[in-house]
Amino acid sequence: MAGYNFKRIESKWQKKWEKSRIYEAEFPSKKKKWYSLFEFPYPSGDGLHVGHLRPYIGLDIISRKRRMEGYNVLFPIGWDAFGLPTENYAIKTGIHPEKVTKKNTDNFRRQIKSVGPSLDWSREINTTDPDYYKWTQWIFLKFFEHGLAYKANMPINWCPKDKIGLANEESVGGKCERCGTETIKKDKEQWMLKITAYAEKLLAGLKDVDYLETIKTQQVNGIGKSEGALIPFEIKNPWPGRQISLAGQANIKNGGVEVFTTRPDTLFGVTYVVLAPEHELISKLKTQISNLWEVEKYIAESKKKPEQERVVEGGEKTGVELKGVRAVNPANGKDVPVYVADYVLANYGTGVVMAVPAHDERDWEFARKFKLPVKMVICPNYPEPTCPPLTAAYTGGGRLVDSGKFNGMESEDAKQAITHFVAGKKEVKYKLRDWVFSRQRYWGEPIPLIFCENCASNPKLKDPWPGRQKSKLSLGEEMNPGWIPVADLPVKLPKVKDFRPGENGESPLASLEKWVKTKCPKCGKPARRETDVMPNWAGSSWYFLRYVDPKNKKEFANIKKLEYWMGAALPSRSSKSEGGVDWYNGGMEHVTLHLLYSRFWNQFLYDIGLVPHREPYRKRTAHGMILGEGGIKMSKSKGNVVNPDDMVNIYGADSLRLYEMFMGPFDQAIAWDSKNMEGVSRFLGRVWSFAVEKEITKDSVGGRLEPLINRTIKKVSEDIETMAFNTAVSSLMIFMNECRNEERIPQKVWARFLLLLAPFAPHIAEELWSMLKHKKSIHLEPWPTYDPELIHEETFELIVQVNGKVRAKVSVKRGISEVEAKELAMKAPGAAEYVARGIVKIVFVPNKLINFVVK
RNA sequence: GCUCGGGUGGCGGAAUGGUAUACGCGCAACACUUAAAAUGUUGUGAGGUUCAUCCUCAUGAGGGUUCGACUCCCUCCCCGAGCACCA
Repeated sequence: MAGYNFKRIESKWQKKWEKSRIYEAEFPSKKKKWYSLFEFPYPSGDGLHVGHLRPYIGLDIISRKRRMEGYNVLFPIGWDAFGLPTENYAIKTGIHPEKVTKKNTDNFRRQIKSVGPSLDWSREINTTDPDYYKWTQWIFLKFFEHGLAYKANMPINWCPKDKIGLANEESVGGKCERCGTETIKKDKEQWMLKITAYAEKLLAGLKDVDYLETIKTQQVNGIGKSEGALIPFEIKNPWPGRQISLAGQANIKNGGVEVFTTRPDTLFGVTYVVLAPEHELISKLKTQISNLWEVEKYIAESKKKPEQERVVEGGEKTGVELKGVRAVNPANGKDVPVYVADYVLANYGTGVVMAVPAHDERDWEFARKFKLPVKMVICPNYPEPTCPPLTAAYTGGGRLVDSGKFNGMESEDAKQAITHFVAGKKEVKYKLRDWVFSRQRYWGEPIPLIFCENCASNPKLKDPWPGRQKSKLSLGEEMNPGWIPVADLPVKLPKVKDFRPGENGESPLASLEKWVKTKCPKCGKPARRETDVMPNWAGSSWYFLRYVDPKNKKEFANIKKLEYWMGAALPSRSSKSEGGVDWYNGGMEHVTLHLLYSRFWNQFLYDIGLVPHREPYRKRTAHGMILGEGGIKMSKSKGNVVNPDDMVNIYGADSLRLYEMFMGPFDQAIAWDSKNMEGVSRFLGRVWSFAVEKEITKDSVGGRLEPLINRTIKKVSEDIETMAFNTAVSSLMIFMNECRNEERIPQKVWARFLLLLAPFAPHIAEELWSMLKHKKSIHLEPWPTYDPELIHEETFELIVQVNGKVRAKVSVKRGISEVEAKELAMKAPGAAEYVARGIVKIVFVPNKLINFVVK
């Protein structure tokens, strides 16, 4: 019989599987469903490297096991193909992104197929396909209708040299990626999605899902909820005769500011107040600021600074006092100086901070630099009479001191009491900002809105188009006067000649006057199209929904199919809303944004009754990155990219799969080492030669190998569930090593080994399975089970310890009693002499060890 | 700075509080071969000791809990990832 010819075997079975379509998901089906998902790739021009494949192989193993366990498995793939690299390539070469995308996806598809994953290719999707992005646009309009999309003035990164707007990822460290010029912020009208409206729900939803703890933490941090209070500070009028006119907040009588704080208990410790440079109060107080020129100079400088520099680590705090302006502490009526400093952020809280240097690190630092007083009001070790002098800010809790009638109160209680005392109010703030949904770019989904001057000035004038509620504006139209949804989706991306963004920071689409000029779908008067496109994140925010019904022309997905695959039901049918993708794996780098965005879309669609499940993913795990040899990131420029094509050529797909799983823990970053491919390759070679050289008997009992195969089944089954693929592979190797001594093996044992091997090395397992004269694919056979009674040998090595140190080993029967074990162990050479010293205590662990504690 | 991981042979890494170093790479010796490759067999933490044996020391450092600690607790050092002036 010939040697292990992986090339022949692999191409043979890949063709057969494709033809027999054994990996395609069924619908309808009476079986239990299973939906496993990996993050669909961005098809870059560089092709796949071995790192991309790790999560695919891992989930393929899980999916294959589920299929063998009798589930109806949905394991789909698609392409997240809109994006900047393709667009930039188009700008450079003039080749249309569509062509580039086609070429790249073809290459990716070929590469992925070459490792034989059990993907359902009949459900392949592509975010750049108009049949797909029609629904991305459609969902966007749903957001619009429900008042969750709005236009706002938001800064974009602008390169003054290239005269183009840059995406955040192109403005590296505040510099233009192409020419290195420092970018500046330029205000532009942009579409926003109101994700902040879902902050609380996104937080609450985490309770029902099974994400890795670190992933949950990142979600929580990304949302950044903090509970605190708004406290009013009045601005003292230095010239009592003169009237100061200030647009006051609700609960400030004479004008002033509200501060947001999470520590109202420290209010008596406030020694100054700080405004963000952008704060509007500064211009309103102009006439009172005696050092106005200095203040304005500071503001101008800090505006020039790119955000990165403003937030340098350990950077010296800067600021300027507003001379002539004082703020009044509502707790004690005392007035404190007011500063402007850029360590206060304009877009968080109210843009004003009450500074408590004694109990806040940033304020401490600032106060030290500007020699401002530090007043301690929280004492950590009360009732000790004296509090230790502060050498740093104390940010913990304790009891209040030097705080008037609140002295002695617990800081937690004081939060409420003091807020109430100064007529402040409780307030919750989030770090999460609304999502800037516009890109002034080409290669993205056009935003399907039209601006109509006529409708803007006469909002209720005309009837809407057929099929919509008559005489009532949607929330989106109310909020964004004149913006009218396109009636016929998709809005196809028009062809352009020049893919460069426009001179004034507009999308290349803005240059297509013919396309831009259109008729209002509502009143029929001349109108203009929105020329911005959606960000990369749009298509990936809902792709997991499309997989259940990828070819549907009428809906983004059929509700029956959604209910089946997500394992949940619409509220009208059942109260079961927990469901979603059963297992979603992806990179750690997407754990904040992509996860947040897609959870937001799904929750919104759930709220408006379009999907049955509240949360998109039941379980989320993350794989570790594969680094180049030497432990550095694989990149073209470093020349350390390992191409899977080469590995498949030299060692075969099964070896590559096995090595990627064997190299180390799945969730940890690990350096590639092609040398180590030898090990798994030899293992498969041994499996092959064993199968062809040794006798496979028809015995109906497992014989000597029965305990080992049972242990192996247990280990492999459990390890797959925890993604401990490396130890699963090693236990397969251990089994094979043990077999080497055998001249014949019962088919009963061998078959179970092949079944365990099948998810890892599907081609060789299938070939060897067919050599056992099986007609059906091994991948449709039931997963083997083990008998807990059979996993142990009859005898074991009893470890004999003296004072916790191993002194002897004795081979004894399983289930030996303590008394018997003691007898044998005491006589064991190596232990006897110690035991003679006199036993103080004996510790006996059944079927494992006996420990003599001696003098 | 904060949060979460991690630190074990020459290397990748294993170990429900119970034989540390599984499995693999590499290396060495041997077998097969005219020879090499491939393959197979055996050995392989360090130091000492003996013909076999045995002893001591080793899981980033230092303490602690325990009959027994890579594992649990405290202090500190280093590496990686994420967040980063969010009041």
